[in-house]
Amino acid sequence: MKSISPVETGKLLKSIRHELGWSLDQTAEQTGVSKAMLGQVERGESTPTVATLWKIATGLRVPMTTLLEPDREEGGVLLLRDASSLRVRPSQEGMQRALLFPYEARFGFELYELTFAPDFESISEPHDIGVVEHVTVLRGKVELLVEDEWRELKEGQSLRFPADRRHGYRNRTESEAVVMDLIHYRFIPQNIAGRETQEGS
Amino acid sequence: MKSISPVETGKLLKSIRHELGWSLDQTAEQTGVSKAMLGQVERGESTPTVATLWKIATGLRVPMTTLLEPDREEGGVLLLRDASSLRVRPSQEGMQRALLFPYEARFGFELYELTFAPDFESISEPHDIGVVEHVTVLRGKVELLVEDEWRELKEGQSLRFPADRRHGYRNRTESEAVVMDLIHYRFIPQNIAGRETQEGS
DNA sequence: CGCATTTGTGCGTTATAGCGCACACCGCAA
DNA sequence: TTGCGGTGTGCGCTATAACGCACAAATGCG
Repeated sequence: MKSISPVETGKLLKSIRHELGWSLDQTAEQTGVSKAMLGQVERGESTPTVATLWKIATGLRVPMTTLLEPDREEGGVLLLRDASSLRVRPSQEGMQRALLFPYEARFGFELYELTFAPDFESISEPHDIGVVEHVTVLRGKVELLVEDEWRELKEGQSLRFPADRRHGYRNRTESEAVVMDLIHYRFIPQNIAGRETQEGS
Repeated sequence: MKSISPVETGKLLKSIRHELGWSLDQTAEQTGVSKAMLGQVERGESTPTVATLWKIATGLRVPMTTLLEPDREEGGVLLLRDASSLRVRPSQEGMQRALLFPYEARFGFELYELTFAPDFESISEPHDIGVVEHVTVLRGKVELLVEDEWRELKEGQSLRFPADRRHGYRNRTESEAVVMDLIHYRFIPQNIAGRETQEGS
C-alpha cells in the first residue's frame, strides 16, 4: 500500500530540471543522486529522505524549501492595498493599525503600518518562538523596548529584534509617529484560527 | 558508514517537542509516526523521508521548513539600520536606494527604501523566477509598470506584484516620491555572488 | 520504602529508499 | 536500413527508514 505523497516534490523537481535544461544524467552528476532515483522521485514512485532532498536541492542550486512548496504558480500574486481604508483602531487606545499585507504561508511575514498617538505606550506579550520584527520609522520618533531596554528610533531608522520575548512601543513626543512593522514568522502561530497551515488535509 | 546529516532536524524536533511539553508517545499519537522513529530522528540516528517529515511537522502544527532550518538560535537577530547613512545613488540617475535589511536566507526577503526624483522612470529587468515585490508608497505618488500596464499608487497605497517579468517605476510629479520595496525571493539567485546559499558545503 | 505510571531507548522484522546496470525508445546521420 | 550518442524507464540487490513490542531508567504517590 503506498501512501499518497503530501508534497509535490516530483513535479517541482521535474519542472526545475527542465527549466535548467538538464538531463537526468546531468542532474545525477550535479547532485550525487543516482539518475534512477531522480526519475522515481519525479514520477512520485518514491519519496526521498531529507538527506537526498538536500543533495538534490544543493545540486540544483535552489533552497530546499523550493522542492517542498505546494505549487509554484499557486495563488494570484497581484494585490493592491490601501492603508487609508485599512487603518483600524484596535483594543489599545492611541494606536492605529493597518494590515498592509496579511500573512501568507508562502511568504512567511505580515506587514503593518502602525500610527502612535502622542504619549502612547504599550507592552506586547511575546509572540510565538522564532518571530522577528523589523520596524522602520516613517514619521516622527518612537522608542522600542527591546531586551529590557528602551531604544530611541528617529525617522528613517530601522530596528530588527526578536519578538518572541517581552517588547514594547511608545511615543513620548507631542506629534504622531508612524512606523512600518514587518513581522516575520518562523512558526505558524497555532492558536490563531483562520491562518493557513501548510495546505495538507 | 553513516553520512553526516546535512540538516539538524533532530535537534529542532526535540526542542520543539519540549517547548510543547509533549512526550514521544504523545507526539507519535499526534503525528502518526512511531515513537521509536521519532526518537531515532531526534538522536540523528536516521534521517526521515519527506513524507514522515511532513507527518511530523503537521502533527506539531509547524511548517515543514521549520524542521529544516540550520539552527534556531543561529545568528544575532538584533540589528539597527539608519536609512540616512544607507542611501546611495546607484547606476540610475534620479533614484536613491537604501538597503534597510539585506537578504538573509532565514527570512527570504530584502527591504529597500527607494527615493524617486521628479520625472524619474526606469524599467527593470525580470528578477529570478518566483520573486515577488511588495511596494508601499510612503510619500508622493508613483506609477508602477506591472503586466504591461502603468498603475498609479498614491501615498499609503501598496501593491504586490510578480517581479519575475518586466516591470518598472516612474515618478511623473514635480516632487520627490519615497517607497518601501520589500523583495521576496522564492529561489535564491544563483548568479549573485556573496549571497548565502543553504549553509552546508 | 514498594508499586504504578510515564519517560525514553534497544531489538527484530518489514517496507522501501537508493544504487548500479541493462534495456527500450527516440532523433539523426551515414 | 544499420548504427550511435542521448533520452528516460525497469530490475535485482543492498542499505536503511519505519514499524511494533519489550525493556530500563526516571518520576510520582501511597
